[in-house]
Amino acid sequence: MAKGDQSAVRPRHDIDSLADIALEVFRSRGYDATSMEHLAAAAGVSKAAFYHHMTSKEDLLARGFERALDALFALLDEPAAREGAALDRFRYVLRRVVELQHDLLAEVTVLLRTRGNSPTERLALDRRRQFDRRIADLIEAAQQEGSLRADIDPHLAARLAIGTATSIIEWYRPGGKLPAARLADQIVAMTCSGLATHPTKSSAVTGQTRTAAPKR
Amino acid sequence: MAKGDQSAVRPRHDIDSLADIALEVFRSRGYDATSMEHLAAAAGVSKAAFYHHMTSKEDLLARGFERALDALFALLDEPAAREGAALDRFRYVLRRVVELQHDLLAEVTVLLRTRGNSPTERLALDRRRQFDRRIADLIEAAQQEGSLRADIDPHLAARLAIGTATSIIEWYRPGGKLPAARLADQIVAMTCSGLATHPTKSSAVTGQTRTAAPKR
DNA sequence: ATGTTCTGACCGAACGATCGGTAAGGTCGG
DNA sequence: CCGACCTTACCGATCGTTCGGTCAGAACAT
Repeated sequence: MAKGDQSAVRPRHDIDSLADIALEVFRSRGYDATSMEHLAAAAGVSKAAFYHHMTSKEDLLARGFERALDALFALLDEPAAREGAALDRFRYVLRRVVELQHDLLAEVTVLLRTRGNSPTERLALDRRRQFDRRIADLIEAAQQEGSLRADIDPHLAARLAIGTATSIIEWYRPGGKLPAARLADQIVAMTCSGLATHPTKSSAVTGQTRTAAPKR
Repeated sequence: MAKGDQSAVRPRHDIDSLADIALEVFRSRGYDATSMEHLAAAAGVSKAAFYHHMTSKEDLLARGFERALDALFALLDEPAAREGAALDRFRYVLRRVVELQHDLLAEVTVLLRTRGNSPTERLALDRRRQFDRRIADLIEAAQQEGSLRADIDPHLAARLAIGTATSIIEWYRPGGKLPAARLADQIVAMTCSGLATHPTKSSAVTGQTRTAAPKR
C-alpha cells in the first residue's frame, strides 16, 4: 500500500520522458559532443536534478539502443514479415524500417551512428549486425524464389538496401512535407525497381568488369 | 631535392602524414570521442610533439573536410561528368563517388558523420549540401531526357542515391575481398535498375508457383 | 484545522579525472 | 653553435558524477 497511488501530481519528470529529451539531443549533437549540462538545459532543470531521476549518461544511451533494436526485431516478427512470398516480405520489412525511423528517429539515429567505443555500444552493434543478417536471409530467399536478381551477393544487397533506407536519418524530419508512408513507397520502389525508366544494361559504363548479365 | 628524399631519417612526421593518422582515428572512434592523447599514441609520439607539427584538433578535422569536399567537387568537373547523356553522367558520378570513398575513406566518413556543432563543421555541411544539389540537377536532366523515372522528386532521388553510395562507409574497408570497382558496379546497377528481376509494379502477389523450399 | 514529520524534486557547489593546449628544456644532426 | 624535434610537466577549463542541503507538498496524529 501507499505505493501506486493515483494522484501523482508531483513527478514532473520520469526516466522515460528524460530519455526522450536526452536522445533527441544525442541525435542532433551526437552522443560524445553532448554534455550533461546540455541535457539538463534541454529538460529545464539542473544537472543534479537530472541525476536525481537517472543513473548515468551511458544508461540513457543504452535505453535508446534498446528501444531501437527491440522495435527492429519486433518488426521481423509481424505476420506480414513472416508469411508469404519472400519478395513481399522483403518489401514489407523495408517499408516498416522506414516507418520505424519516423516513429523512433532519435533512437535509430543514435544507434546507427555509434562507433563501438564502449561495451554498451559494442553490444548494440552486435545486435544490429544480427538484424542485417536477417535481411540478408530474406533477400537470399527471394533470390531463390526468382523474384530478386541473383547476381548480387545477398549480404551486399542487404547492406545496400538497409543503407538506402537508413540514410534518410540524415535529412528526414517528422512533420515535414513528405509523409513517412509516401517516403516508404518511394524507397521500396527505388530499391526494387531502380531509378531508371526501363531496364538499362548494367555493364554500360564499366570497361572490363564482368558482372553477370541480367537474366532475360 | 630535400623533399621526397628516400633517406629522410629525421622528419618522421609532417602535417599531412599526421592528418592521415588523425583522420583514421577520427573515422574509427568519431571526432568527439577522440582525444589528443589518442592521436599522439597513434602517431607514436607525445602529445606535445604532435602539437609541434600542427595547430589544433579542429584544424585536422578541417583538413579532412577539405580533402573530401575538394575531391567530390573535382569529380564533377571530370569530362565524363560534364559531357554526354545525363544518365551516363549520373552513372559515372555515382561510380566515382564510390571509388572516392575507397581512396579517401577516413575523410569522407568524417565529413558524413559531422553534426555541425562548430562553424567549421557547419561550413563543411553547407558545401556538402551544394554537392547534393548538383546531383539533383543531374537527375533532373536525366528525367527530362526520359532516361530516369520522373515520378520521384529529383532532390529525393539524389539523396537516396547518394545515401546508398555513402552508406558503404559503415562496413566497407579497402583491402577487403570486394574490389572497389566491383562494388561500384553493383551500386550503380542497383540504383538504376533495382534489385528485382523484372519490373514489379505494385505489390504483385506472385504467389506460390515457385515455392521451392526455402533452404536453410 | 493545526502542527509535525516525512518524502521526493530540486539546486549550488564541488569532486577527481580528463580535456585541448602550452612552457621549458633536453637531444641530436648539421 | 643552431634549429628541428622530442620530452616531462603542467595549465585552466570542462567533463561526468556526487554531496549536502532547501523547499513544497502529502501523510498523519492530534
